[in-house]
Amino acid sequence: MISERSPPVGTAHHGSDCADPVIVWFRDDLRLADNPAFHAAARSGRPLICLFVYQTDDDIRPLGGAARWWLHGSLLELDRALRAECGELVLLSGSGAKLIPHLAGAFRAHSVFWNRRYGAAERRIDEDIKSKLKASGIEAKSFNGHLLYEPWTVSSSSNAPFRVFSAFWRAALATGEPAAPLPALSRLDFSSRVSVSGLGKIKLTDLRLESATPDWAKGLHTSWQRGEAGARKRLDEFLEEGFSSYAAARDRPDRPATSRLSPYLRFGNISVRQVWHTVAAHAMRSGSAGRNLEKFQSELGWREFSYHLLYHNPDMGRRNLQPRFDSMPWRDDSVTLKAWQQGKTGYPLVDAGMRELWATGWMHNRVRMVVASFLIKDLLIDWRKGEAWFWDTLVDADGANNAASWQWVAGSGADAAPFFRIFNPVLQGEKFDPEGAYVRRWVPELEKLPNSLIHRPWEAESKELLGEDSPAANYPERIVDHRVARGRALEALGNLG
DNA sequence: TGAAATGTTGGGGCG
DNA sequence: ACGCCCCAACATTTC
Repeated sequence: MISERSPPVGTAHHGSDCADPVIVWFRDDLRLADNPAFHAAARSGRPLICLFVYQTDDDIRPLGGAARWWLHGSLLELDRALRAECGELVLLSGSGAKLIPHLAGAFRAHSVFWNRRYGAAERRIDEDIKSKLKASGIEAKSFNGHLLYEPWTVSSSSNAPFRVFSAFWRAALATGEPAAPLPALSRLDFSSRVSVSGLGKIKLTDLRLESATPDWAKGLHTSWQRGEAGARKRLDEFLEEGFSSYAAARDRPDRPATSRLSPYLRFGNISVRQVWHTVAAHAMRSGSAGRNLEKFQSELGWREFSYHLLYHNPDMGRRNLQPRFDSMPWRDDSVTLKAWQQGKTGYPLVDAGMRELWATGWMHNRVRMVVASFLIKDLLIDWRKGEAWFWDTLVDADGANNAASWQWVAGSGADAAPFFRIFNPVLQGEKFDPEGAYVRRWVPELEKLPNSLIHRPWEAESKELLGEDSPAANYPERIVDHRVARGRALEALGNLG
């Protein structure tokens, strides 16, 4: 894992235990390659202690079910990778603000290293820990392991944070090419002080991260290989089958053109710098640079932009970036909300997307925009309700991208779609899933409908539904008429002033 | 990183 | 030959 050439040497170096260890506190960076905190610790010459705390600090938003499932696999794989090098991952649960300083003392650590987070609560906690550690004479260092460009390194000429993507991305790129991934480590030295007892160490299964998702764990398992090795594999597959048509086909949910790397990036199973440079090198080799590369890089740019926005708007997940949306007359309608969540709206593309989400913990980007537009504009339901559902069901949900994307669709965000841009789920289906393959995969009761009706089943004659016993007869009626709903949304939005 | 409504143009049928 | 209408195709404006 670390180096295929050098044999594991961890146990051989326990003699160095006279030296105080460096703690590597893993968080959203569950990998060993190109991990700046881990790398610096390994290079420090001191023995390592690798630590993960399942954080239950009050003001940290609890992970959703799908994310907990992903975390479980990522921790399992990280521990395996460390054990292959004769180390291990020390696991605890509780308040990071209390546990980290306590453990650093108990292990008589020389230093604690970690990679930075950008959410408001996380930053506050990390700063608090850093000052506590320093006060007790323990070195505390943080690194950038999550972004190409950290939020404070990109600003406009007037020194203000950006609110428009294209300007942000131009300025970010102008600061220079993203740093290259770190070189592989050749020898690791682990501290034996991890065997100290009475510190509240737990087993992974004690966290019950997977059992929280009994209903959909099976579908998740068949869709994903979690962890660092799975990330490399997914990236290789993308380069093999998706990248060469990326610019043209990335909007097609019926094609394997997208990278599907989002959950790996969310949990740091792979670093964005590794992705950036691996894809760029592949593009150069295959001579297919140009549009595909630029488009893919700009999608990574949207991820950067989301973190930029979150950093400068800490309450972005709860509060409209444009305050005029505060007076939006959202409908409090649990019936249509539930129909949306369950993929029973009567609009095939919307239902296919919501069912893909439930089955796999992931949804194609184009379809995310369509289902979000449908919830916000056709159903006139608060985007926060959609954000919360995605938070619980997406394996890639994070506080930056999820909130920024929902506000983008709602029109309440930065550089957002104008409020009158309302997706027509039928036209979107006919444009981006023209043969209906995506709909047929996730809404099998419509399987037999001809292409001409697959996105508008209500226009089918009874013979095309193949009688009342046919599965298509059980497909739900539309819960709203898009034409009417569109008018309602435009009126509500027009009254915002 | 829309969709719908409205406007314009031009060819063809027809009286 | 001419005006008139229809309508598709495309362009522009509006939501």
